[in-house]
Amino acid sequence: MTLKQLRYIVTVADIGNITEAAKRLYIAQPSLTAAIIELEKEYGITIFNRGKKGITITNEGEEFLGYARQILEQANLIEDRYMGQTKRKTKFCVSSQHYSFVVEAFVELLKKYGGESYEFHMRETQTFDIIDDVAHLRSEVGVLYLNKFNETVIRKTLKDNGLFFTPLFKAKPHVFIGKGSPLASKKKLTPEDLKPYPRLSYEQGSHNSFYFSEEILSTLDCDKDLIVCDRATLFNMLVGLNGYTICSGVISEELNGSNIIAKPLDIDDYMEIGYILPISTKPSPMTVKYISLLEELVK
Amino acid sequence: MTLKQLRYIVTVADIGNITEAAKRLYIAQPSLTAAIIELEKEYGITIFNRGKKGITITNEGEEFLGYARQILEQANLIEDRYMGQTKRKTKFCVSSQHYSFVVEAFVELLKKYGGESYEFHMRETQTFDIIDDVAHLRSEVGVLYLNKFNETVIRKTLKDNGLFFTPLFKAKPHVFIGKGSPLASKKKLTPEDLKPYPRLSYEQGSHNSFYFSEEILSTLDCDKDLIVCDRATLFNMLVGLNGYTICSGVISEELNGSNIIAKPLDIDDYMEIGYILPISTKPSPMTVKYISLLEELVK
DNA sequence: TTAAACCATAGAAAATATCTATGGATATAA
DNA sequence: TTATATCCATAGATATTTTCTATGGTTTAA
Repeated sequence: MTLKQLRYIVTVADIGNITEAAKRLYIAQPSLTAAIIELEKEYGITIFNRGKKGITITNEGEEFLGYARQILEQANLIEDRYMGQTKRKTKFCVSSQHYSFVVEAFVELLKKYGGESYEFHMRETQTFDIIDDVAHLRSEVGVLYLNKFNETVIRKTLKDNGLFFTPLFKAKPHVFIGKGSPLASKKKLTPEDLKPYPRLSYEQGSHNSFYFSEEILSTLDCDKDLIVCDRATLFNMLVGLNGYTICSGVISEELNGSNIIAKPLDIDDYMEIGYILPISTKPSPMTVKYISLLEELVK
Repeated sequence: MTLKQLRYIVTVADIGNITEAAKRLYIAQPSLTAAIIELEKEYGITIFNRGKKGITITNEGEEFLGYARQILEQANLIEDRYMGQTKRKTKFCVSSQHYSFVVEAFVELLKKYGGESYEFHMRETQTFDIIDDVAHLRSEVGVLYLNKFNETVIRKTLKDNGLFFTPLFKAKPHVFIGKGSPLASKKKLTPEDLKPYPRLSYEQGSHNSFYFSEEILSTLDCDKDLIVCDRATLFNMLVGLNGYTICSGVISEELNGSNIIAKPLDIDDYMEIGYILPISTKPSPMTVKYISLLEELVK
């Protein structure tokens, strides 16, 4: 195992294609192929499945890449310390459910500490992918919620993946609706009130368990179900179709505009929103800064 | 920078001699010399001073070695994970002031988790070296005390070295004396009582500031001063010369024998004993186990 | 069916690591 | 003082590793 090999496989994993990665690394494709095969042979594992349309990462490979990223991060500290101002980009990634305060903190972080050269990722994605991203160090930190329904399952998943959850705040469930919705005049909403309207929720891909849902009460029956991936799309539908979605009620007028309003939902449940980190890695300085921005914002 | 180079310099630093390290690494001495020079050139630093009697580590070198050890530790995780039962030895090091409970915990750790192949170091050493060892990752954890006299200085030193202190317990100062000492009959002892007897303290090498003393009240005047390095030696002198030493009063009959007794010292001071860890590194699993053993023992 | 994309293999060339031999400097012992 | 041993650096030869170019097989897309 050499640092070079580790850099190679991480680049290949990021790009998803050996030929392209070789170009990025300024070496010939067969050299890269050979280096990867050598590494795989050394540890008797298969890191990549070679498909005919690029590569895919095996499960073993994901695990190995986790180790690799960690080593490289340490090695980069030396470069940073001794190489003066190299143009190695600051890299920082967050995976999160769709919360505007997470994006807000991300924007703040970028403004304050982005500097001249960076590569920041804001991954608003599916619950399982959040866990997966953080577990494999593709993201430094993840944000998701627990409630009494999903808590056991999520906590077990986190534990299995070597992660831990730190609560940020507890929220009573709210309903997001468009300003012009017939429900907008009510002070509180009950599940009954919502019955006639389309329910919006976020796509959860293949991990389609109710436990991974971004919305509480996902088990409740509902006639009109709309599944989306994008927060803006969701908001458009809230407004255009008089739809609703159930969430934490944390809403920023700045980011969401004034067309969306939150109403308390009259039900005995809670959402505990917090962040997840790997147990075995110290959070980077950037991560620490991001978390303190999150904490500030939710106050 | 390659992992090989890092392994090389760490070995050289440990052994203190390029020729000998080359043997240990199964390479020729000029190869090792060249590898080191190459690395030094790459980052424009001098890691080792070549004396005519082996090498010494420069200040730059110490810092660099800190990074190197950290990277290698991460890299070893891969070996551990994928190489099955290699015979890489479990390595674990503690640096501490002279407390028997620290040794006890160390022994327990070894019994429980030592396994078949290990390299454990128990470094009972001078206060400054404890800080230095942990700061440069030569030791995983250090144990020392704070009191109101040394607290400011020690805390600043810790901070400068990227370390943090976690308290284990607070102890009232005690005097250790031999069972046969004329003072043995008293219930409590005052500084006046001690005046006629030889005071024993631990050598602190070149960092001879009072602040780094292992004993509180080190600034008090005393006619008969005995300075030693070894706990057994110290105990021998307590018994043989009717000497005394001031410490935390935590004493294990099992380890120290019944010839030594502790008497409370009548004075308004305290000792807060705790452990130090680097801020920027996650403690290893072995370190976590050791700390929980310490915590159990001091209960 | 053709072209393009992608990864693997083979053999040559280049770069790197290691070796043996040797020298200079200094401590150690006779 | 002188001989000897220790220790690190240098030089040139050799071995190993990495990378390159060229090419082939397979699949997807047009």
